[in-house]
Amino acid sequence: MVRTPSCDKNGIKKGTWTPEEDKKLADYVANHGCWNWRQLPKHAGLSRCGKSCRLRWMNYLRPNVRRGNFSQEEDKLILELHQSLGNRWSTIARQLPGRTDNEIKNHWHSSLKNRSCSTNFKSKPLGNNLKTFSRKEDRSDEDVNIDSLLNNEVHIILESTPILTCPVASSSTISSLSHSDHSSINLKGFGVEDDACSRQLIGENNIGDFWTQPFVQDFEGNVNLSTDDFMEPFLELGILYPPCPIDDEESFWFYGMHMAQTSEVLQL
DNA sequence: AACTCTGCCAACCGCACTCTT
DNA sequence: AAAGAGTGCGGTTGGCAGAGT
Repeated sequence: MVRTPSCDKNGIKKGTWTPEEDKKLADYVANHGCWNWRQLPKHAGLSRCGKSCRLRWMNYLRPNVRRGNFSQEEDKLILELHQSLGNRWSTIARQLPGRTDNEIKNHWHSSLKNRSCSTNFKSKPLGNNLKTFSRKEDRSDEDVNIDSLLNNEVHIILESTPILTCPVASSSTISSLSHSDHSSINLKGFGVEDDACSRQLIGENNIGDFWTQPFVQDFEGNVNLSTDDFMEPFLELGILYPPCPIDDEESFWFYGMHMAQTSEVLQL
């Protein structure tokens, strides 16, 4: 399962990540963000290549990465998406919150592939708006087609599945970070996919079901609206992005992330 | 108990794409 | 427009763990 640590001729370490390395990486990203993967290991005091650091972060250390068994719902979704999209693991992974492309790919090869071939599983026809993608195709075009797929054929029910709280398996490095570490996280450099970082910032106790919890469970104890309560009047008007009720910059950022997530859930 | 086989999964590798200069 | 750097993605590998013999 793990590779024996080794170094190449340049002294770059390969193989299994140790808990110490995990902590260094997690601490560094928490404090400085991932502004440049190639430079990061040098500044973080790691004898790893940037690529390795990125992979480790994305697949393992990143907050909100779900680990453990795939649910039947997830299996079904993967099978359906794979039948439509092929081996586009990163695209498939975007439809399974908390799952990484690597994990889905491994799961496919280890168990779903056989099931796909040997069972009578068959997805419904997907309509004419779907096409076989190639890597070169325009992303926005792709997104439109995936939206069509999800809206028309696949009923994502993953919102109901529990979101594990930052289950860093081997070293609990993230969860061991102090509150001050969290509060000093520099968000610069995090992409949309790293919105999980924001969840962690909001507070460990609230993360578990952040997506299904009331919106803004109190940044400062002032706002406590449920998603339904808050969104309903806007949804009636067809507005998915109502104005932010809080006007400080940080809250606005969280708000943006939450709205993006909320609208995603609502549209599925 | 010892050995072999197999499944699983973390991590590596190389290519393609995007962005910057 | 071209070149180089940085990043993303998918295929593949290495090796541990557990099951089977």
